[in-house]
Amino acid sequence: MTSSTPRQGARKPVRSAKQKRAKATVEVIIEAATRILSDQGWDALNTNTIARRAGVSVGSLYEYFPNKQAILDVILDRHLSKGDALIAQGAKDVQAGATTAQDVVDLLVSGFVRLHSDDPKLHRALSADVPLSKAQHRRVEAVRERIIDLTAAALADKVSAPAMKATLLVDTADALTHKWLIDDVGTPVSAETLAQELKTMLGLYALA
Amino acid sequence: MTSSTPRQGARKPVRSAKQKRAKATVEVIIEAATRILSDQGWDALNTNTIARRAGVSVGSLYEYFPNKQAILDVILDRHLSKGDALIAQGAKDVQAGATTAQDVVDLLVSGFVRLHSDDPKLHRALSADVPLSKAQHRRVEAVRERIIDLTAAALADKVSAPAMKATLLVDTADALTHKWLIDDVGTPVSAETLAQELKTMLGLYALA
Amino acid sequence: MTSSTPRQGARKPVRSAKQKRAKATVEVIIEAATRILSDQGWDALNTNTIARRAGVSVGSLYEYFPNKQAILDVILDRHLSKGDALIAQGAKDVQAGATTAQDVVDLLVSGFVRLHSDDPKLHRALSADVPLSKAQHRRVEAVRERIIDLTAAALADKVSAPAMKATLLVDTADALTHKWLIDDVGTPVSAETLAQELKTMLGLYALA
Amino acid sequence: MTSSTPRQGARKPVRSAKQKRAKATVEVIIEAATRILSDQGWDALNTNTIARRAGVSVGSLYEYFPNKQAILDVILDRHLSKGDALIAQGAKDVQAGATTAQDVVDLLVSGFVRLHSDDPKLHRALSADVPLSKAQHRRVEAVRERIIDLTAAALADKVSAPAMKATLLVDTADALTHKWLIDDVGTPVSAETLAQELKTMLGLYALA
DNA sequence: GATGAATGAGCTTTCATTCAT
DNA sequence: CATGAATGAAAGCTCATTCAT
Repeated sequence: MTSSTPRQGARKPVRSAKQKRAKATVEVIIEAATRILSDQGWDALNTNTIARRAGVSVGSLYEYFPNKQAILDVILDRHLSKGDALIAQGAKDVQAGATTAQDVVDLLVSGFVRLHSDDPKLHRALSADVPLSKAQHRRVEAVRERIIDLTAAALADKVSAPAMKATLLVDTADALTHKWLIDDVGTPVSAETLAQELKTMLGLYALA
Repeated sequence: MTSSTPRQGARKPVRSAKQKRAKATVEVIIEAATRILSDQGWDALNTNTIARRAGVSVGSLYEYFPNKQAILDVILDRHLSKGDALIAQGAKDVQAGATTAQDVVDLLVSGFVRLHSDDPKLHRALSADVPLSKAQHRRVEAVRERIIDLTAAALADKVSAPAMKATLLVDTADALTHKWLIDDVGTPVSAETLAQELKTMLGLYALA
Repeated sequence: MTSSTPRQGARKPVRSAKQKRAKATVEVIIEAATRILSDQGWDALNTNTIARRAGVSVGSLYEYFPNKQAILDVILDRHLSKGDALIAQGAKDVQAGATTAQDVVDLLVSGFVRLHSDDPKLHRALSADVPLSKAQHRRVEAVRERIIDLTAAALADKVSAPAMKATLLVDTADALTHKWLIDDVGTPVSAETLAQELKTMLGLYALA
Repeated sequence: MTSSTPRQGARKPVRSAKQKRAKATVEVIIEAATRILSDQGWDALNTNTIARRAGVSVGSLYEYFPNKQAILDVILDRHLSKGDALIAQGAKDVQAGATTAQDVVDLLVSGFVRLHSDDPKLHRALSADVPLSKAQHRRVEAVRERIIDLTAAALADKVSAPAMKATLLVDTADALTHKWLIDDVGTPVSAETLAQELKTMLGLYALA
């Protein structure tokens, strides 16, 4: 009996195999969409192209996503959760070793540099090409606010008016690292030097 | 009817009359497109709608613009030249009365506040909705660089490393005023207060 | 002046020529849709087919109709207005020469026979194939009620309980003539004989 | 394990067990489709939805039905056999107690009222939404003719021209009860009153 | 047999652009 | 030149059906 009962044991694997296949399909669709987005931009992103590039049929795409927007939602979600991970890490780093306001600023800037260094082409497409929906804007905004709050908390016992300062610090760090690393603007010096300068500027302000 | 001198004598006035009419048509099209863009956004901007709102036919529209993109080019150009005008004015103001680096910073921030306060809905559409072409990005970039150069010049005899400082000052002033005035992010305090704070931050940095 | 001013005079014809062309296009689309509906049924009726059969592009179709349903609306409208015309004629005939309730019944049945004899294939498609919208059902219902009201009025001074009798008379006359002329049911005798019998039945009832 | 008689002895029970399961699956599919049809209408009826609601896979559905239409065939068949059952019962009732033509008429009308009162939502979907095939129309027609024949037989020794009268009586009873109970037309009085009036009208005619 | 992921033809609709008038 | 009717490629999405597991 024991050696010849493939049924009980086999049934679950079948289901999980199917689930694996389904998950793989979802994955391949998202990857295709992500690649198209970062390689060719928003205008080239349509359901037929995604399906073709993913090697599946449009029907399959709509099996897993209710509409085109939903694919973008997932891409954005993943993108933002990378940001979240960086925030969590940053918060830990701050707790572990930030003794001065300058330390907090340094970690903040470094965090944004790292964030914007990862997959910059996708980042550009997402922030310049794609027309985000209201809900998506809110999601992006929520992440921003979370970073500001954490920064304010980290500065609370170190500076005056931590909430306002956190707002400027975060918005500036985000905007400038984004500009230098994502937009391909011509900068007189290297991005690293600029980041250093940025730390200086924000450090001065934090302590003011 | 002076049938003897139809060419030389008649044509110029005719042409300029025609040119006047042509210019008026171009104008009316641009205005219609601009209004649609700022009222209803990029998605609502299509050539038929533009023509209808402008009170001309699509055929006429294509008489004056080779394609849809060309209309957008003009809108962007005008938008950017407003920036240019503000710059020119700012340069004058600086020459006239900026004795300290803080003065330059104050004028810079005030300039960007003014820039972003004018027709913010159009500004938002142009910077968030509309997918700019490479060439258009370059044009935006050129304006940025011009501002940076002028700022650097204004700071030249007042601070150290004026070029680098100008880059950070301009990018920060632009990014933050844009964020507060154009994107509707939730800010803890008023935009005016933030602008004041921004001047403080940038002033500190300029003098560092 | 009078003999050589083609402009003033010519401009209107141009516009009306265009309007004529537009109207012709609308007409050709409706005719194509109607023919498809009566020849091949609702399932074969799609916008591409309609456009092809009409000899126009889908784009033109959507120039004149906001969506597929709107085409059907027009077809139904025209169909119903034929019914309305028949009603108007019937009301006149009744006023002119119906002295007895049997006269009213005879005119009623004859009217429905005529109504259902005209373009029976379209009639069949419209009443069997096409899934009518709520609004369309209401329109059909409104025509029914108008006929009932007119019949009740015609019977008012001739029979007892004219409203109720009108309801039965109209619904019966409609249903049976429809069944015999539109649905291709096998009837033991000719439709004409059946109509005669129907008049007998309804006449008996009207006078009861 | 009786290895010597695997065929004859074992197979029959197995097959009938299988048949039982198969029948249950067919049943569950039909029920699901019927419920969807009467609850959400023809437009909501698609094979995937049916399978999901039935708790089986689409694959299984296609194991038991060659195509979507076949499911509808069964639903229609069952619907019609309810009509047949009512007819059989009616025929018995007529034999048992119909002594006059009016009795026959009364039973006929009551039968149609009962027929149309049972699951009117399904009835409506089947008669208004679903596009019946030619074959299905023929089946409906066959039932109609059977009722007419039975009615004619019941009237044979009571009235003149029983065949023709049966045609009008049946078609009228069907059409009017359908209209009042299935279509939601605005009627001046209750369906019961109308049914009574209908009996009066048909009784008059039957005896004419 | 049962499963349900995968398929893809086909549908409705949009809109930048053309061209006969 | 002006007009606006006409075009048709292309997009998003559905669903009856198939087939690998």
